[in-house]
Amino acid sequence: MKGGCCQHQHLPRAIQQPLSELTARLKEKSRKITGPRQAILDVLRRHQHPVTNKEIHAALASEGCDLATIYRNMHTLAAMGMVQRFDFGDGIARWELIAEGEDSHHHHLVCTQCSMIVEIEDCLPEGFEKALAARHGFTNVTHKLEFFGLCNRCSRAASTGATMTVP
Amino acid sequence: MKGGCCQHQHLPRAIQQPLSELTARLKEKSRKITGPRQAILDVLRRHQHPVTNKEIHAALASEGCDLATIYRNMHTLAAMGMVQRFDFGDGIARWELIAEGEDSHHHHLVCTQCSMIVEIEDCLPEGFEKALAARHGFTNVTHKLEFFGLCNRCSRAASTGATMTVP
DNA sequence: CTATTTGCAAACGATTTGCAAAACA
DNA sequence: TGTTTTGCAAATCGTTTGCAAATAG
Repeated sequence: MKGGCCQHQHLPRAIQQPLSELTARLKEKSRKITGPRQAILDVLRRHQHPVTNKEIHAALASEGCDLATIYRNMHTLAAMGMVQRFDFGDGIARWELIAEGEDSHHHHLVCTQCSMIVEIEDCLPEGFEKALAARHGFTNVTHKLEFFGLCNRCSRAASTGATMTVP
Repeated sequence: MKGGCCQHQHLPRAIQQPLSELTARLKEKSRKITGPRQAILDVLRRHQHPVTNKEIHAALASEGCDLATIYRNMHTLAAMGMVQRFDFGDGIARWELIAEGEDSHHHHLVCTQCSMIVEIEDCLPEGFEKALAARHGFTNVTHKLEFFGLCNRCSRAASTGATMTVP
């Protein structure tokens, strides 16, 4: 269980890389530094939680670009290893910037009521995947792990029956 | 790590409940026993791995019913706690029958090449969720966990460069 | 100048929904 | 018979794609 020791609440995994460093990574892979590309990276840079393509699109006010351009760029960035995709089971892709070199592996705790997201450092015990791989003859085993529950505010609201929407 | 001790390869978590027992559960909740409903349950009963709506639809040969009917019934059955939904990150819902009363909690190991699926009994360490919930002030915490990798056959094919599709 | 990238519009695939007819209880 | 469920068709929603014009290097 990596990093499971400390008590960091809502650890702001804010990847505060300067935009210049991000565009430099594009150059390295001989990818063009375009307006939409920079704008997208800038939006990601300012979000410490996974964002959807639509959210990125909405966040691009003046620098606005086509939704298709965002979809295409997220693919490109993912292939370059600059962003990571997360799935919360609602069929909508969510993205987070990956810090250069850093071990970006982590998970989330999502409130099923208000969609509040907490970044989680804890993970499976050391060697878990290797043992699983060995036991079933698999190689290159990875995993997707996300937690769901009711956040403090929402569970309180639910118990007091405050703003319940129950029929 | 529950059940992580034994060496059951491909444990056939075949939920061999008689169809009559399944329809009985429908009755209990005062839901009508219709043709499509029985056919769907029968298909699920014979599959020990999660199946998609389309697969269920295809498996319904003569008893065939509309795809919309399957979607609606899966919702109903999920609400009744008779089936569980799994997401492998490809935006397609997959379903498995839940045995009456039994602790049906489990995960999967999916081959990213040939889509072969292995049911996994192993899970997070005891108390993991509770600790996480407590640490972040959440309640009712659950999780989604799926593993991905290359199965024996596919990883061997990959290393020998047999039927590679790499450009 | 040339390969890459973008905008636009149309295509796609999974899923949902409105509605009248059909079927269970 | 009255309510639930179904089939059919159309609508939605996230995502992908073809193509010609715009653009970075």
